[in-house]
Amino acid sequence: MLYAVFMSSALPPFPKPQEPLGAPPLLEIGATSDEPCLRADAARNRARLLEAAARLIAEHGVAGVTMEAVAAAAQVGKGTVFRRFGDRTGLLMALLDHSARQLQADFLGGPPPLGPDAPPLERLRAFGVAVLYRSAEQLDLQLAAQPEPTRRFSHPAAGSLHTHVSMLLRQILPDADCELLAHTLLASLDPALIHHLTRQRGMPMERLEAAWLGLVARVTGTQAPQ
Amino acid sequence: MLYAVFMSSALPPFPKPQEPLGAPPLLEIGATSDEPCLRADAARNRARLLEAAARLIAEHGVAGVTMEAVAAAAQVGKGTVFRRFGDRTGLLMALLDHSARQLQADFLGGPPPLGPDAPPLERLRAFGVAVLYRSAEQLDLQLAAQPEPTRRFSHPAAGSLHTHVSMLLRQILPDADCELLAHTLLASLDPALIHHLTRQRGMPMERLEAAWLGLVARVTGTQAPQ
DNA sequence: ACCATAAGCGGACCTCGGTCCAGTTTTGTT
DNA sequence: AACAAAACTGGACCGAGGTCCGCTTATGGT
Repeated sequence: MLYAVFMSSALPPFPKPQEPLGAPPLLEIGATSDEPCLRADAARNRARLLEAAARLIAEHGVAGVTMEAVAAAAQVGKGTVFRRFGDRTGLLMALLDHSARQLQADFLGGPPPLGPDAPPLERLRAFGVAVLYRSAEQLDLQLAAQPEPTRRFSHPAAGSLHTHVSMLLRQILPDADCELLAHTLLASLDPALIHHLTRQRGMPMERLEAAWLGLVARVTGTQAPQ
Repeated sequence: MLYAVFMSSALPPFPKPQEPLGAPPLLEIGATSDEPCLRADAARNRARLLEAAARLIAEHGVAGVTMEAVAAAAQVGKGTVFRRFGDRTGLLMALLDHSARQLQADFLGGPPPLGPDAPPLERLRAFGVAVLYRSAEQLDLQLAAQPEPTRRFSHPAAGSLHTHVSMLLRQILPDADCELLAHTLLASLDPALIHHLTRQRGMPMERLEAAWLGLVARVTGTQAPQ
């Protein structure tokens, strides 16, 4: 099946007249309208590129997603791919955008225990579990979409998760350094770590889940559920 | 000044007859002898390569460390660099090897509070602070030496840190999932995170240090010092 | 309809990491 | 001293990401 073939997080026009890496999109969830309103042909090409990339993944795995190959499959010049997505990880991230928005919608406005109608502690627990399983599903893509270390935390999607955890923590632990604590918690949900633990060390997801609940309990000074 | 210009963590001969990524070196600290005992010319070239790489870093920053450039500066063929170090991150890691061994020696056999003569909780606190500042010093190199996500946790040096934290935790919390808890703690010392927090968000190191102590306190259910 | 202009396009080109293998050097054995 | 096997070397070669810039095309005002 295809991934996210619609618009989102548009790149600045090539002569990069914009801020280096601001956080334009992904904050209002219902934003079905493309931010800077791409030209018709550009939007069409964007969709074709994402579709082509998804097809390539399905056929040859993430490793088969070569910028050249994607361009060719979408019958588009290589330059166009880079103009639209910036670089390879940008393209891969765009592929993940759909599920990222879904998750965000769930924890910003969805039903409990993820959404705002549950108590913070419960939301935090549910959040971790959700992220865990979502990452596990798309592990290969998540791994490949990971940018170089200097940008790991700069991406809007990462920022969104951090903001959310940070906020939940602040409600539970008003006196802690929640911003940094949030980084710590999120780090234990890192796709790279999940990959290492499950695929290289053979741990079952249940253990990771239990560890998350245990971690939340320790950090918040509460009892682990059950 | 130069980094580690002596031998360590030798690579398997090119037709890779060995295990994919075992943990041969870095476990006995005093191992001044090269593991598989390189041929004389190979050892000499290895030293020249490390020296050349260090010089390039000093002159042009980590970005200037191109495999070709290193080879040229050491007056050696490019193939030789790859044979010796496997890939770019292998070379960069080798550059960090000296300080890695130093740190390991400190917490395995050095004086308190890092060494085995201090109580575990104190060792854990000191460990984090030491890693924090060591990473901060060599941030650029640490960042550049970070391998792709699928190998971040496979490297022996990372394994060594994890084993140590794991062990300390087991002494403090015999009933917890210390292995995973150790990953969580280590993740908050990740060079990439330090980079983000200090250079992109402008946080002072003192705050990171305090956050580490606070985190250890929460996780172990103890009182933060002072 | 027409036009000016900004936006988009494409593919030649560059760099760099990584591979390969024919030829050379070291080492230890007889 | 001679020799054979093993280890090492170097640079040609390849593929992929990323850049550049002259040309094309959509768009909105008149």
